[in-house]
Amino acid sequence: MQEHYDPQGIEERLQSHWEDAQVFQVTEDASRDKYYCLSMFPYPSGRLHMGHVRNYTIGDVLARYQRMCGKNVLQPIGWDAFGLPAENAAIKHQVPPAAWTRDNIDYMRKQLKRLGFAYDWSREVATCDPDYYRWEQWLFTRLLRKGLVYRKNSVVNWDPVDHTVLANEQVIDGRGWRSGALVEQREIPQWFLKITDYAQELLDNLDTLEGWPEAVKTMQRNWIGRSEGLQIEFSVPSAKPLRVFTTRPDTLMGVTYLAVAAAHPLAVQAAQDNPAVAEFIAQCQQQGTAAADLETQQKKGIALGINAIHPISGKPIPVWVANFVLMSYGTGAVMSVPAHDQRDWEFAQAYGLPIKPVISADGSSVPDLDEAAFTERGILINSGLFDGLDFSGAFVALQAHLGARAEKQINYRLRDWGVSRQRYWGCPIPVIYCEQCGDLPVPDEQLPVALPEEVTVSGGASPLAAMQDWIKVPCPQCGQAARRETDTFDTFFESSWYYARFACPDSGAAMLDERANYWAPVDQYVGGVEHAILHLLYARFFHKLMRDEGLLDSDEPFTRLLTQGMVLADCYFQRDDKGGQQWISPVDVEPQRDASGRVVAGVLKSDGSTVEYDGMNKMSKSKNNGIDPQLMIERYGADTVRLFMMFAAPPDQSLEWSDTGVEGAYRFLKRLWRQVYLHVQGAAAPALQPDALDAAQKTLRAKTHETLRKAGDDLGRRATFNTAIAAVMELLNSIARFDDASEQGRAVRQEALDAAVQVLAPIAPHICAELWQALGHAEAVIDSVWPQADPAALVSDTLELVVQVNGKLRGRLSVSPDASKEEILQAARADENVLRHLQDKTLRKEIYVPGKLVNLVVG
RNA sequence: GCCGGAGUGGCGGAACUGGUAGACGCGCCGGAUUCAAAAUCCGGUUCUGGCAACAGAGUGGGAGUUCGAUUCUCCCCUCCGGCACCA
Repeated sequence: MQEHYDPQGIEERLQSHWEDAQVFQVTEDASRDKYYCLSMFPYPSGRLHMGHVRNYTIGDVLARYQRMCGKNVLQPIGWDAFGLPAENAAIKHQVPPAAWTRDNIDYMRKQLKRLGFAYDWSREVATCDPDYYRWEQWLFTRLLRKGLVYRKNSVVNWDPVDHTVLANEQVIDGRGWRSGALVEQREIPQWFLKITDYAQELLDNLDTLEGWPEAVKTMQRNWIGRSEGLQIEFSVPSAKPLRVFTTRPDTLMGVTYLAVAAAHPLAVQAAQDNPAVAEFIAQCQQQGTAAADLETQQKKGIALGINAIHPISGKPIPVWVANFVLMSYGTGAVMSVPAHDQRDWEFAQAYGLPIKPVISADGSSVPDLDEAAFTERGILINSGLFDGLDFSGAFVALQAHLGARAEKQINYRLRDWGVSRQRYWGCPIPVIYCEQCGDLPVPDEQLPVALPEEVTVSGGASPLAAMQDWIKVPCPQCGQAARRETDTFDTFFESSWYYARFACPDSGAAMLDERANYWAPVDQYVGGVEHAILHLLYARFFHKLMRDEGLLDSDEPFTRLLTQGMVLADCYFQRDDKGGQQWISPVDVEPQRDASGRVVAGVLKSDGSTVEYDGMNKMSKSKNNGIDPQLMIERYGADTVRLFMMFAAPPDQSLEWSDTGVEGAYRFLKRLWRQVYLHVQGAAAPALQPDALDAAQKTLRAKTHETLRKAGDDLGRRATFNTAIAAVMELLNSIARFDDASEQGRAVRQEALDAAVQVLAPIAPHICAELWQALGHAEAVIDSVWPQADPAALVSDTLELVVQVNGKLRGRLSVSPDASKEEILQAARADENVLRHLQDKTLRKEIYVPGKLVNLVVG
């Protein structure tokens, strides 16, 4: 064994071995428990960033731990390869998106290998590969035939100069990001998936996801936004009846006006012979799209000059058109109850509309409506025969009374998923348009519809739209000239099912084969919380779609979900001439600390000039505070980087990058190396004889097993790697202080070092593989059996008890484990320091918590 | 505005089921080693008073429950995240 720790040499050697021997390649084995550990696959942007390193290290630790626990572990990786950045790079560097993407994949694959992740590389997939995306095309055509896909007009951002559709993030202050032209709203036909058909199941199944963070489930519940109410019909003389949706039918008798959206047919009809209404509607359409200042937008409206008839009182109710009513939710019309809805109240105040209270907190008192609406539930008043009913009583009674004019309804905020993107670098939507036969799915035998890769991207319209020989195809039904869809799928399409494809990436005959049911669902999914809603909801939706196609037999894709926190770093800047902030990379700055050690400013390493400090922020390009993982790996090795990232914070919290913290992690690995080195320099350790140990030996052995108990729980149940590492650090401190060259001393130390190395192996796999061998083991540490704590080793000869007086710590007691309660209390009362606090006081109560403490209550 | 999550030394964090607050690491201070430095090793490090033993205070603020509260309850403040005219 070498005397000094050489991370680069060790890591290179092990990584080649893992690759050559295919150590992490797995096959299905029904006789063993499987464990499918998945980290969200990366977009091949060019280089790994620290967020990736953190994400993939967390996944790798869990995968390696489970493997040592005896599970058949699958940990795959791939590339979320379609997307807009490739098109942008293509314009900038004059390379086809495909070439740019594949180059990035090649580079980033090397980086992942350099970090030593235990991936089964034989399952690697890239979503831009036709063998991958052909199956989502296939699924789409199946869904089209099933009626789960439809086409309708939808609004997009249109750049009139570049003649292209813009993504929301390409619209800056209402202008196209490249052309600077004012963006227009255009309606074009687009494809939609009926995710709303699954809204209820997607909501209900959240309750079964016990391994998901509550925060993510709440976000999804809010996003689905289920609400239950009545759809009530108001008749309108000389027009179609007006239907409104309300979650508060109990307030029906308080309705003083109705409001409809600008695009509502009734408003459009009224506009025809009312110029003021027509002008108001035109205004709404202009402002309606400038979603940015919705917040500050005032509530405006105008009376249509039409009355509806209240379904119970029969009284006329004026109908208004208002800018706050959404055409896309409910029926595009609402009943307004200003006494019990804050927004209706504000509108009524502004336009002098009547406010009629119909809900009382106690059934008799009238709510005070001078300052705000009374929005709580209560008892009905001023409601004729419904007086005295509560919310649910009124709900039922009204529904019965209204008969056919009211219908119980459940509404969702969730909209159907628009999957069309007017972009080149994506999966072609497999549809053919024929003038005779209509919109047709591409037949199975013609799949995949391959994306032409040799293209020039100019920044204007998609290159596909100009490729006539690609677009022109015979109609699969009548054979006449037809044309292909030139839109591509939203890239969330690819990422919604990749986890399942990893089970059988080479399946050529079907989207998934029987291997998928062996591996699915994913036991542990790890990724950024920024995907809490869209990606995770779409993947859950796809899982159900694939299940209903008979491809899977489970209901949910991800059993446990871990959302890792952000990676932060120090931010420094200097002021330029105009007073703007010039962000300076923390790599180029020497921090300046005040007397207490807090960073207050910095000095630029290159010229010694002062830089201002802006605290810790998420690593980002805009603040120039990203730390390149590559640099850190070259300086310290992958193990140190991995160890630091797992130690600095629990996985789900944000992590502050710290150069000195990384140094600390490196120092720890060197100390571990040194302790093993010193140990193996001596004679080989004999077999451990637990009954023949002296006190110090027993103490170290107890520490070893206490560490195993704690670390196993931390890695398995809790997924708190920081505390597992802290436990091993404590153990190493004990080993370093343990100076005993006797036979049993060496045996105890061997056991302690074995434990330290095994516990650390999932986190710092290279050094631990090397040390495990040095400690004399023939098998690889990854193939060793996870060590269990021996309860017998944890039993101590003496017990440390704490003595409190009135809850304050006053003394310590060392007692034998089989001492009686009376003996212990007596010893507690006799403690010198305790006696002083008992003086002149009456002992009122004695509390004894076995194994923990004694509390003497005096008064 | 609504819905989540969090506030603990100079800093990152620990304390998992109501039972020794501050594990572990960083930083800082002192010492050893060294011609010197780096590296390494040893010791100290919540605050206040005290040579010390020890005492008092202390987990964002205020109340409460309890023998005992970082942990449970109520009110308030601050920060982070999500949603935001959803009827």
